[in-house]
Amino acid sequence: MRKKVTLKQLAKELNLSISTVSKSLKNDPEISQKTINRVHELASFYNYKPNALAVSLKSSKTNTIGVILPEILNHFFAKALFGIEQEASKNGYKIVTCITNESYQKEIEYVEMLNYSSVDGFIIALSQETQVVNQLGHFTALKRDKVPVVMFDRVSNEIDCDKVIVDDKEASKNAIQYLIDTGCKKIAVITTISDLSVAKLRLEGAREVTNTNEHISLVELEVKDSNNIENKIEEFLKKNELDAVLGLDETAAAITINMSHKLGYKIPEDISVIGFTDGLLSKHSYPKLTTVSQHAEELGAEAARILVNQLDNFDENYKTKTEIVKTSLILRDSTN
Amino acid sequence: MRKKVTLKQLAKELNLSISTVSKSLKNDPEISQKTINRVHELASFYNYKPNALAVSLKSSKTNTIGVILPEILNHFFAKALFGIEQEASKNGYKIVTCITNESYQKEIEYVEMLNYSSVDGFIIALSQETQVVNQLGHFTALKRDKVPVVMFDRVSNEIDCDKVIVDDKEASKNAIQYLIDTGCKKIAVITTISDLSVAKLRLEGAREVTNTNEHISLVELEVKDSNNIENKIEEFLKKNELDAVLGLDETAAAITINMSHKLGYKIPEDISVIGFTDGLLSKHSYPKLTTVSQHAEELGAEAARILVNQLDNFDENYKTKTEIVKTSLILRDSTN
DNA sequence: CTGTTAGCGCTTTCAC
DNA sequence: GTGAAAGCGCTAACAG
Repeated sequence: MRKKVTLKQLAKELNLSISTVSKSLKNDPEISQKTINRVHELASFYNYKPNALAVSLKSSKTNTIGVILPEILNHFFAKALFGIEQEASKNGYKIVTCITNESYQKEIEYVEMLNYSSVDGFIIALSQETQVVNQLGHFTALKRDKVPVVMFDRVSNEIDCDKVIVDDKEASKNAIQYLIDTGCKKIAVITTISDLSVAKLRLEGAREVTNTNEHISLVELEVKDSNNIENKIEEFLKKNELDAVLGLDETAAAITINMSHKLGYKIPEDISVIGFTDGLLSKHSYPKLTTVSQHAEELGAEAARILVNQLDNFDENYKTKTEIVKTSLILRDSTN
Repeated sequence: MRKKVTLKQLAKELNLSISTVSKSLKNDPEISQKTINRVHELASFYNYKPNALAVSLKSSKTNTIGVILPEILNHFFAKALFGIEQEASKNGYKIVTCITNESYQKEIEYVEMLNYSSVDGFIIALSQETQVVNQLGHFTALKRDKVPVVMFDRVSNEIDCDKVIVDDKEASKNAIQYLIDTGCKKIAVITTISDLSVAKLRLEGAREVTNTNEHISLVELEVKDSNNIENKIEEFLKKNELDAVLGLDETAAAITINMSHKLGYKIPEDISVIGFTDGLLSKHSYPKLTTVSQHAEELGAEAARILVNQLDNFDENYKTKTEIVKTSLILRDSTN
């Protein structure tokens, strides 16, 4: 790898000292205009750019944000990553992305590695395993080093940091209420991610609405064994004569639709389906599905915005906050 | 941000010189075992980790790969990114990801920025705009600096670097042949990405097969205006009495299916549909769609493997190569 | 106006 | 066995 031009070389070629060259490049007023011009000229001739590593070492600022995601094949996180990248790069930050694959151990490793790589801050969505074991010791070092952390979507109350979440409970309530309003009486919730905090909130929301209404009954299905989700859901649909299903995650919703088709139920005439998902499913399914949008992109962008703001305006006595991004029910016109 | 422990501090606390501590941590045989033990003990007490910036500055190696993607909301690239990240992290590399949003200008900026951030190498899929304007000057600096580059999927023949691609032409030929074999006579190809190299190859493949067979007719539709793709495709389907459609990209395939439903055509009884897409569509569509898998994950992983190999075994006289990952036609059982 | 010096944290050569 | 010193490329306080 050929070496890039350095201040040293420019200085030598111009018969100036390194510091004069450095100052000239910053248009320091104490340098003569003539020198400044000479320096700029040669610098742009060689297409000089300061070595980012050296600058970072000196300034302890890398302009890099560490992003730790549980998955990336899940469209929700892909969208969130997009939002993060857009907002970060707009503000002069680059992002280094690590994917834990829902593993607690990998999460620990990545947090440590990125911390020792001197990222300026973190944006994290906890892995499923981390949420299950509920061990959060790997964040204490960040706390101690005063490295800003913003958690989004998969957050923990036990960590004192900024958080960006959607109001999953409220969203779920709205979805169920919508089903009730359109005449559904026997409603099911189906989930394949019952371990996650978000799923719990969604379930709570559904129960809250149906508990207060004696004409409505709620049936619940939690599928954990990823091998025969399809069978489980098919049986469940056959056994219960449902008016509606709320899929708490994209997989649950997608399979519910496919199985309904298979069983000959027409959507939405025979059974209504609403899903927590972020666009793709509803965009490609037929008939188009009513969804609860998670606003993933906005969630990511907001997390980045908060982090960048902290990074650029460091405040010793900063008080953390939790930002709630509103969800919305997106109704699809099947005839579209 | 609190400072992390440095060699200097360890040295002071142990009454040793910095260099002795440094060597001890590396278990240098010229240091006494006793000292080595003392050093290790204190180091692990403080959870010392060498400052990655300083090490990189010294060694001109960052263990970081720059990844430049045109999109991330496209599932193909999300999968590729996943493959890249897996393979990179397995080999001790982290990745910094930039998304060009198909913009030529952004691509230039990101290539330069990452180069001056001293990434060890690049993995790139060209932006659509770059492929259209066909300007590749931003890669000459990398060439000159001898920074290894691996291109994947969206590549250019004018750049001498390693490339990982799928054999799009061959894949297209196979898909068309499959349609012919199953009895289709009037076949259409529909694309919304006709500017891309991959689309051109796919179109070529389709033409090659149909040109040599006089009983088969090929109809082509290129949609560029992203506003009314749906209408265009609907009209096209109505106007032509097709036996089959090959969607050259996910959007084309998805809309073809939806419009077929809308027009009352049954799939595959009335019309067969095959799509170039990577999983999601076929997974969630009903009936399940026959697809040409791009093996995105494998493509990304292979690109990373090649790059890491180059990085770890630097060879002045390395000769670049083009790796072709085989595509495959994935038939779906609609009754599944 | 320009240059010298010290230092960011580490590695490595060379003295002692 | 251990330590001093130079240097990676840059910035900034301080001299001149």
